[in-house]
Amino acid sequence: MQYNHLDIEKKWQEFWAENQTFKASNESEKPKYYVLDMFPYPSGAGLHVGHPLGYIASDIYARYKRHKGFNVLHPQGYDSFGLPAEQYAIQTGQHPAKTTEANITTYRKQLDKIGFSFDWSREVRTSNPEYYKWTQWIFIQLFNSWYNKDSDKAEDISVLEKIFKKEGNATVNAVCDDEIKLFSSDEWKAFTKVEQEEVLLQYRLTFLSDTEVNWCPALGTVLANDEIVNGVSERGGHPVVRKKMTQWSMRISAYAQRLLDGLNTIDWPQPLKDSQTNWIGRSQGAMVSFNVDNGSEKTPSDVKLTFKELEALKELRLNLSKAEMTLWNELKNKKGAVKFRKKYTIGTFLVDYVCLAKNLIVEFSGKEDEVARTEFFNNESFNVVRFKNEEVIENVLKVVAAINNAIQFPKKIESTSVNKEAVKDENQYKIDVFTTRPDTIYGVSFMTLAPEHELVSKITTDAQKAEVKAYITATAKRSERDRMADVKTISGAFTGAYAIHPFSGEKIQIWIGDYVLANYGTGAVMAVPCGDQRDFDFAKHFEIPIPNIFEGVDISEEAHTDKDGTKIANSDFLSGLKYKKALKLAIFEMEKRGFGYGKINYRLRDAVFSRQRYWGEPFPVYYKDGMPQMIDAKHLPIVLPEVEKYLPTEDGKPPLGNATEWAWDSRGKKVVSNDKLKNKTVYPLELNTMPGWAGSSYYFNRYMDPNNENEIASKDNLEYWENIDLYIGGSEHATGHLLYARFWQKFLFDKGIVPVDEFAKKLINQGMILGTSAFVYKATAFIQNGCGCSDEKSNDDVIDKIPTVFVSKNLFNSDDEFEKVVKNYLLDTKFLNPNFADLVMITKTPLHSDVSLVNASDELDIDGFKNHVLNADYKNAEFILEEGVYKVGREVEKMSKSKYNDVNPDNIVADYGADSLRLFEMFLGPLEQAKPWKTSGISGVSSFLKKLWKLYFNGEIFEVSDTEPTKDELKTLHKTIKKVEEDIENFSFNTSVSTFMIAVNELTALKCNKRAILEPLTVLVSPYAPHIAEELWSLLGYKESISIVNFPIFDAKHLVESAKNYPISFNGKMRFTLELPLDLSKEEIEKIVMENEKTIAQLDGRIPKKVIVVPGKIINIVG
RNA sequence: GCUCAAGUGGCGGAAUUGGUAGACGCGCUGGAUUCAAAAUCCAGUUCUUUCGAGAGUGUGGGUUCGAUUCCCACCUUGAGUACCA
Repeated sequence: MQYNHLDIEKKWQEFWAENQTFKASNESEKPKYYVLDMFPYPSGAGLHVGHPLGYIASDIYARYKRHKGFNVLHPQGYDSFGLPAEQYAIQTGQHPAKTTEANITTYRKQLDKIGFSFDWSREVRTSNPEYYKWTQWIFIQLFNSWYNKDSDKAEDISVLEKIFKKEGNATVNAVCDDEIKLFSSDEWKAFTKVEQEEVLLQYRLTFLSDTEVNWCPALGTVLANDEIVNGVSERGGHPVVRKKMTQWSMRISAYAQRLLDGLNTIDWPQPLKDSQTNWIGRSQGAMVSFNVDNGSEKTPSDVKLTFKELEALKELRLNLSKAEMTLWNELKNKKGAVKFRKKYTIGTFLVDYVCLAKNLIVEFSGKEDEVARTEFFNNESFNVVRFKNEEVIENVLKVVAAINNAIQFPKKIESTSVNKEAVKDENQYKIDVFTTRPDTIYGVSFMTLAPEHELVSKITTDAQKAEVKAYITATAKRSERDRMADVKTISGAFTGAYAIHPFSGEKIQIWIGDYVLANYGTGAVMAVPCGDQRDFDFAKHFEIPIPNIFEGVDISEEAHTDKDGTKIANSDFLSGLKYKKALKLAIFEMEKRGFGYGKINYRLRDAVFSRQRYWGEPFPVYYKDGMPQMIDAKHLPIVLPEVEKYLPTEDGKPPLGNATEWAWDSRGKKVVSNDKLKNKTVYPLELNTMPGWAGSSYYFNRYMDPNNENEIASKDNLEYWENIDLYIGGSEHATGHLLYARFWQKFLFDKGIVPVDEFAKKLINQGMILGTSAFVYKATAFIQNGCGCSDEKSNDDVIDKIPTVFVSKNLFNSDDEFEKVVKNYLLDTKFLNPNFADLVMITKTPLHSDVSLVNASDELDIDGFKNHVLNADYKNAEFILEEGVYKVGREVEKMSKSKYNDVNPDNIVADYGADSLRLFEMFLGPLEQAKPWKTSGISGVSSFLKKLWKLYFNGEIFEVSDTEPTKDELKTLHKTIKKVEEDIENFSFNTSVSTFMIAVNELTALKCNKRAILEPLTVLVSPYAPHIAEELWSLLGYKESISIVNFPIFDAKHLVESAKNYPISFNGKMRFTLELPLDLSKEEIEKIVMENEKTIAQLDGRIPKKVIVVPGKIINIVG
């Protein structure tokens, strides 16, 4: 019987659908295994053969795990909100829901044809209200949470409110907006409701903020960076401006460190982890304050300790008394502005604890020089509180409360001498900088501010005003893109102002320059030209001094950026130290003297969560007195309203501004018509929608219980399925989806909603499938200029007679040869009159040909080409052939419609079958690698399936024998079991396809049709080629699906050999082989080999220096 | 620039606790079958060669009895990322 893929595949796809073969149960005795593909967006273009690659791999793994006795969850769904559907809606007026639905239908049909073992009963779509109800719900949870740095997790906002009520915000250690005002509990209570909400919004994990966006007035939308080309919109070429817009943001920065740490616990590809690490961008350094020179004399503080004294201090810090320890345990967790340090020197005094930011010293009483201490500390503007040992031991909490109080309500210090700080007047400005190299602080010779820095206008001297202003205007004109792209041009302006070097007290120039970015760090840098190339270039350009602070390093040509192995010089107390020690000591000194502190900075910025689009999740938010209010979760989902047009409104509001039914009735608890907005209890709803990543940041959890109406998923299901065991998808999601999803997972974990804080244990990036484009070479004829011909018309005639000509690829190696070939052809065929031959010039134009017109030998189907819809112009073209055929050129490019190298899986499935497609996609090469597609290669796997089929048949009759298998047959089988199992575990699917081919070739040669061999073989093949396996399985007499039959068990005894075909090498080069029994000793082997005539011939009389015998492996004769 | 990955026949690729380089497939060559073609089957297919053999895994070194595999330097390609202080 012939193997008929069409009938077989249809039959089993229907069988699986009817029997719900792959429906996963939430309860099972079996261990669980969760395999997931990254959420597909159902685009209108449908699938090309590159798309299913990852799905096939994950499907093989899922099917394998079922054979291995796991309860497998392998769902699929659609990330169905998105821009393309909205774009299409704007162009055609069709509702995006409709086109999305149609796209999904096509998509599903295509997927079904490939025979995936998806549990479709769990399908989710992000654009379904039943689904986005939970997206909205998570948003509300984020709104109702803040990040407590002390407990290092998200907590409910009510906890924060309680703290505010009790003690104000001074002691709160939270991730929040910059520059939060301090308030006491009384002040909090005195705030109006709106004021309180404003404050809380600064702490919430999702919050409103003014964000700079690329606004395109003509399109009425915000554009992503890559939608802008040369300062204008990619579509339409309209101007784009930077504009501040109030938008929802997510405080992902709160999770920066945990997102970084979590990477160590998951098995993801290193490049992906690297790019996340890079994106989070942790840098360790110091915040340093530079005072701007205001003319008053100021001497640098000269109190410092030697390195030796510091080491001694370190020792002291480790040996605390019991009371000291008790109090330290309470104080050490305070971070940020209320961070305490223990055993610290202030002047020449050693204090027990100090909070530098709040100028508070905490000491144990009973020190001999208490009066002198107090006086000195007060002079240095420190408050001092003292406690007795017993107080701490008896009730440490009471002591801590007193300390908190002292922080919040500092006593006014009555100084006994002139307070240095008193000279501070309103002209005293400070410039804060973040640096990763505090060790190089003595190399600072100038400072650079971003042109947008707020201090620029305040400190610029009158003399420099004009220049600075001109520079700022010039930079403002340059787009951020321009500024980033142009690295070569060095530009800047001197402000005329000077800063005071905090250590040396020297005056240093303050410049502005657009190489400093306003929105990174503090928008200012301390420039160390000898240690940073950009600072170096800047200093060279503007002739600013470049002090060298590196021992024995030449910096005349370029900056010295290495840190390891270099000693610091010319740096006062840092001189002679290496990077690490200098860094620590510099930070230590800064903290002691109070103008700097060690800090960890992250590049990761909070994520903007608003989109001015229609086709996205609406926010469950309305506005009362301008403040956002969450709609109670029990009224969700808030369903996307209908609109007439999908464009922004005329006054620039997002598309939802077009909705007429888009107001919240706070009494009726429902969405009502905008007409009712006059009513006191009806409020406007949010007009923005959520971004694409909202719905895809938790869908993997929803699959665990997709139809639950009361919870995101039940606790039981979440605990049973836990997280994804294997996640497969493209590397383009490295920093978008995969970072945001990890953030949400950690948040949901903090809130106790999900049981684990990483959502995917193992992740694999499948490589792209590239297209193998086919090129035909068109000849274009034209008349040479300046030929001196009088009659132009006759020249036109000459050209008109010449048809379009295509030249086969191997007929030319150069453009000159090409021209010659074409001319000769035209002369031979009389298309060209020899008299005009010299007038005509020929040029070559390579054109993409549809790859479906080319066969495996690169030969073009000429008739097919002429009649192809795209080639109407070439109906009468001539083809210059080589050996009777037209050969095309080949090149590997990205697969796309525009290059005519895209291949639709539907055609492959129709011609060769889904099993062939699956095998071939795996056979192409390693899963993770990019590889070109060439349809011709599929005949190899296709004939493999035919050969496999034939093993079970004798002519037209299905015939399987029950006789005992031979040794060789068992050896083939078990070799195959071993290799296939190893390959699947290692995700090396390409090699197992080869293994199957070898097995079938061997069994065919052995004429094996034994049930004992073929049955296990069927199971082995089943994950890869499930349709043919099911068919053969049923022919073997089984009624149940093959999908949960146990995987064959490997037995090593069938692979034991008694002899080995030894390779005999001379100086490492294999010259011949020799079959020898495996039970020989080294000496016996050596003897036999040395006596062999081939060995003697090889040696040609030489005496070997050494003979290496590795039994069972190799023999190497040296000499 | 930086980070990462990868360089093996005409092509996709295989082989690494260091032990026969080129498995398997495509393509190609020859043969069988056929009126012919498709399909199928058989044999061959890294290069050079004086047919003895020799060379060979991006290039140049090194370690080793032995290197595609380990180390160093360089070249090329691809991916990501960037005035990140």
